[in-house]
Amino acid sequence: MALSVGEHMPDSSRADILEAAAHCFMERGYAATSIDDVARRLDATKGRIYHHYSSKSDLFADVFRFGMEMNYRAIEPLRRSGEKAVERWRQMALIHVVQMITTRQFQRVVWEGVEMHLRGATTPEQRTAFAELIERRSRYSDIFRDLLAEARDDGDMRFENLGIANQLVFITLNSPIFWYSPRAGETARDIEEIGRQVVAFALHGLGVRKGNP
Amino acid sequence: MALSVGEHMPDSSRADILEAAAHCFMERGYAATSIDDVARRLDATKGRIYHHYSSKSDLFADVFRFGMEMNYRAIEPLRRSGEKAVERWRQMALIHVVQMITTRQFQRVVWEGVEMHLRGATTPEQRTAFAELIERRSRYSDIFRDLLAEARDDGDMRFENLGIANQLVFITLNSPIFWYSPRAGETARDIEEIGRQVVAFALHGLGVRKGNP
DNA sequence: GTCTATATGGTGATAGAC
DNA sequence: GTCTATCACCATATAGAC
Repeated sequence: MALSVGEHMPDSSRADILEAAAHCFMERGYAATSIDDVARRLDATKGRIYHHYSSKSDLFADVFRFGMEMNYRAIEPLRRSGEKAVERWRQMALIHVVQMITTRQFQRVVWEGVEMHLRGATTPEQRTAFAELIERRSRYSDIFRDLLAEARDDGDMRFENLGIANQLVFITLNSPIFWYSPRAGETARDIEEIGRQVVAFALHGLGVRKGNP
Repeated sequence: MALSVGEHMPDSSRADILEAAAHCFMERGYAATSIDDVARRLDATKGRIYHHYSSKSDLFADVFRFGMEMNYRAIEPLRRSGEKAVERWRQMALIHVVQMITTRQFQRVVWEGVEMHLRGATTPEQRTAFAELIERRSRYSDIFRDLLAEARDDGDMRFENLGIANQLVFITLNSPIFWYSPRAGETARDIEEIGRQVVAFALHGLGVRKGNP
């Protein structure tokens, strides 16, 4: 998928690098991906990459950031839709799942970035550099968690521990980055249909009867 | 957790290496873990490891295998319990979740091994060496999937696509390897309580009303 | 069975031409 | 802005002492 260049987007010369890096990181993971791998995918040499990024870690962080910002932008219009919490959650969850599928390369990197942080598999410098990203990611997750709490207060959801419930549904919503694989001729409608099933499962898990209005 | 040595277990000298390797692979991932890291954790040098394993990849595969065999052994007693499919699934799922928590190091490696395979992040030699493990892992997942199908036929579960449903619940059941972190003084009862909540979420997702008999 | 070298190759990062 | 060297380092794997 090509990145369109617009507001809040990286300049076009960086966009190609981001796209190639995301793809490589998705395929091999951070540690196993070399800068030469990314350069090869660009039909270039690493001189090009090091002109724009000071280190492999810096490049990874920028892919991480870009992937996460796409998610924020995607759900933003829905945040104040005036509907009840359970319904806002449903709409945002669907958008989120579709994002996971359509921007898979980037979302894998977001996942790996969070994982590296949680496991402490980061150098002290990375820990500092990632701190802001992790914080922002955490606030993204909070948006969903707060809606769960509100929906439970409304009597529209039933679950025991809020933290565990949010972990479970968040993993569920993210899971297509692991098991989804694109098929030839697949349409946006097909992807939305997958998203609907994922969200339906999560909603039922949260004790919501009618998951598919 | 120390490995007890018994039937079908690796000899004790390998058991220490397996344990150390699992821990390192869990913390840093396969690519970022060096043989020296594992040796350091053993208060030894890599000579000791290379005496027992011919390569890093070979060591990883053995951790993978051991982790998976623990899972098979754990659910084995429940497979022919005579109960209805939905109930057998519930019991096996609970054991599985508890396994994910109590043998986290190994289960992370199983996960990463599967992931590496799916993403094609393997050398041709690894692909051959992993093939048998991946196949066995796949059959393990099939045990759960077949029970889902049976339970749906019994009218005890409701979901749309069997493949998607199984992916979603399997990810749910595995998810503690990512978000669980041990607390001081935590008992087996506490862990089972977490497992119960995870299984309850999954059962609700599968359209089962009364998830906690 | 485990240790201490050491050979060998790859990777992150830099310098300087163009 | 991108390329072609090139350096310094680290990691896998081996050889041979003990």
